[in-house]
Amino acid sequence: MNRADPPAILLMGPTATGKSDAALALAAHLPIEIISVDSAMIYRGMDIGTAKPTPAERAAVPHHLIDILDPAESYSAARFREDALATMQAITERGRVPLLVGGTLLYFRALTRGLAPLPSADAEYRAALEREAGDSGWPALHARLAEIDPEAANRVHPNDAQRIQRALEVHHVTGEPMSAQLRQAHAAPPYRLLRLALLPASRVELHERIAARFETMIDAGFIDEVAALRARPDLSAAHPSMRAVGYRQIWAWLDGQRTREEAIRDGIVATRRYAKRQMTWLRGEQGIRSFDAADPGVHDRLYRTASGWLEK
RNA sequence: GGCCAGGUAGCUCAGUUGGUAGAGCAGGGGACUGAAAAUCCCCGUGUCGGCAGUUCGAUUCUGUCCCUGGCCA
Repeated sequence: MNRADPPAILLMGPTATGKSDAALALAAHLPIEIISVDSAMIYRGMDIGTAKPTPAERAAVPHHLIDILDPAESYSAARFREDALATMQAITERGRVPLLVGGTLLYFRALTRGLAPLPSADAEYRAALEREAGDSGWPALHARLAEIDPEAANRVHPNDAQRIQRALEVHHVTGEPMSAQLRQAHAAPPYRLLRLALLPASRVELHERIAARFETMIDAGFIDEVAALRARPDLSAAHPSMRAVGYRQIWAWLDGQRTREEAIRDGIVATRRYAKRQMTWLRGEQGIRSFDAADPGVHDRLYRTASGWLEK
């Protein structure tokens, strides 16, 4: 990034801190278009459980990267990066400023730090590994990884099926160890970035907001939304979309594995843990300007920070 | 009021033949490169209800008081 690069604003934060509202407030006073940075809002038909902006809100301000996939499909951080960069360029060409808002911190990182040129997923090979793991267990595959890529094996725990699978996959497709390829140059995006974060006043307050919001979703028809998705013959609980927080727990209740009460409690617990992981990511981010989500004047503070920065 | 059963971690409980205690859940911390709202790793001191007695030593035994639940009045 250099002085001549166009501006873009990032707004990060854990779930239930009011990021979407803050983004709309900023867009009301600045020439902004919103890009969603959210691995669940990309799916059509997943509206209530993802707290997706309403049609009215989306009509008032352009929102991008929402409803771009069917829940039977899967997405990736790499596709997000491509989609986001293309969208940012289009917004910039319109003379407007991209505002990237969301809670999928891996996507933010993929965008701001770039990704190594690794191959995309190979469904067939993954299925083969899955079958093999069923017979001999993931630690056995981890042992094989240790032979072809000791560095990756060292970083990945023998129980971490997903990462063992990916490291083996990258080696299978490219013939090279993944850890060597990860050292290749990453490209930062050609934008000057303002990094904003909305953080909860306290963990207790965050937990209260999460519980209240989940109950509100239930009242708004979240269960019917999941039931409709579950009724589709081409969707299963194993699809990435259906493993999203809330959807997974309600699906388990509809399957009869949990009571309604347990499913709601599980959903709230899963949301809290999700928020905790988001907080861990955020602590590691550099150059962030943080704002207290519970501050009544937070929208105004965000606006002053953003407008001042844009004038520079 | 009487009898019985309980009062141990935020919750549900186990346990200590007397040497101050541990599971599950919840919670906390961390990792993170094409599934990421995913996946995985690590973390358990708490007046063992209060007070007193016995004892070298009591969360454990005894007494008493308080609280909760049940049954009987």
